[in-house]
Amino acid sequence: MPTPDRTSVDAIVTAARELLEEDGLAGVTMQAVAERVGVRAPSLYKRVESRSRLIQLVAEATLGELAVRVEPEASILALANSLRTFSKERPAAFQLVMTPPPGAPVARAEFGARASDRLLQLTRDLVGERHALEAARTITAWAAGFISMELNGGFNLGGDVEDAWAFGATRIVAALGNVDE
Amino acid sequence: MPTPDRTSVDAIVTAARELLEEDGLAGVTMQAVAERVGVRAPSLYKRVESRSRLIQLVAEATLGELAVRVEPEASILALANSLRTFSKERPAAFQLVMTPPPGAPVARAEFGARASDRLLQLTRDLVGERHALEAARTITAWAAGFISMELNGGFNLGGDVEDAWAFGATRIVAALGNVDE
DNA sequence: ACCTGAACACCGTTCAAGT
DNA sequence: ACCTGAACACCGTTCAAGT
Repeated sequence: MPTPDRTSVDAIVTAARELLEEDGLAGVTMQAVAERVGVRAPSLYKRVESRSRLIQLVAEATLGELAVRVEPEASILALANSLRTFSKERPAAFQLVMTPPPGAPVARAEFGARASDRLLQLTRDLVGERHALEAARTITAWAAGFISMELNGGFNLGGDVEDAWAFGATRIVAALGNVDE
Repeated sequence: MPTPDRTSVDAIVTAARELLEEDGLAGVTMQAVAERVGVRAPSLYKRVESRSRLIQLVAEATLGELAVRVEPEASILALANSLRTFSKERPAAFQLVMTPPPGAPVARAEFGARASDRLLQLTRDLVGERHALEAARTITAWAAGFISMELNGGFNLGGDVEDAWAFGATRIVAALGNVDE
C-alpha cells in the first residue's frame, strides 16, 4: 500500500530558499531543509539527487523570479534599478546567482534570458548592432559589481552609495550613447 | 623541555592559499592544511584561532600581494588590466577578496589601499574632487563585475570577451572624462 | 611549550528494514 | 512506494595526556 507523499520538490526548494536568506548558503543543510518540510534528511534524496542539485534548483528558481519582474518596456536604468531592488530583498539568492562560489551552478544568460533580451534590444538602439553585446556586458558587469560590493560592505570609504549608483548609471548610459561610428 | 616549533603561521597561510587555488574554498579544511604543513589538525589551533580566521588571513595576504603589484604610475586602464591579470593567476583568491561568500571577511578599501589611492588620484584628475570617489567606484564595480562574470562563465552568449573588456574600459574612461562641471 | 589521539557535535549520503 | 534509523566517511573544535 503506497504511502501518500509527505512532501514535494516544490516544498523542498521553497524551504531551501527561505533557509538561504535566513542562515546563508551554509545554513542550507539537508537536515535543516528536511526539518522544515517535516521529513527526515534521507527522504529528501527521493526528490533531489544531492545538496548541490538542490542549490542549483534554488538558483534557477531565483532566476525565474527575477525574469518575471522585468517589465517589457523597462529602460536600461529601470533594469539596473530592479536588479538592485531585488538584491535588497533576497541578498543571498542574488549573490548565489550573480557571483556564485565556485561549485555553484552557472547563471544562464546575463541575468535571465528575458532581462537579457530586453537589455540587448536597448543597447542595440543605443550603440548599434555591432557593439550591442559589448554594451550590454558593460552595463551588466557594472551593475553586478556595484551591487555585490554594496552587499559585501565593500564601500567603506564613506561617501553616499546612492549618489555613486546614480552617477555610474547615468555616466555609463551616456558613454554608450556617444558613439563614434 | 620545550619542543622546537614544527610549523608557523606563515607556512599555514601559504598552505591554505595553495589549497584554495587547487581545491577551492571547500578544500581548505583544517585537516588538509595540517597535512600539508606536516602536523595534525588540532595543532593548527595553537597558531590560528579558527578556520574562518585562517580564511581571513588568506584574504589579507591576497590583498597584500595585489597591492605590491600596483605600479605607482599606473593608468586607470593599467590598474584594471592588472586586476584582471591577477584574477587569472589566482581566480579563487580573487573571488574570495572581491566577491566573498557571506561569512568571509570583508575586503578593506576598494581593492587594497594602495590601488585605491592611485585610482582616486586618477579619477580626481579626470572628474574633479567632487565626483572622484563616485568615479572610482564606477570603475571598480565594472572591473570587479566583469571579471567575476568571466570567471564564473557568465559570458555565454558568444561574442569576444576580450573585445567586451576593451570596449567597457575605453567607454567608461571616456564617459568619466566628459564632465559637465 | 608544543603536539597528539580521542572525543563531540555536526555534515552529506547510502541502504536495509519497516509501513 | 515512500519513509526511517543506523551507519559511514567526513567536517571543525576541544581537551586531557604525552614529550
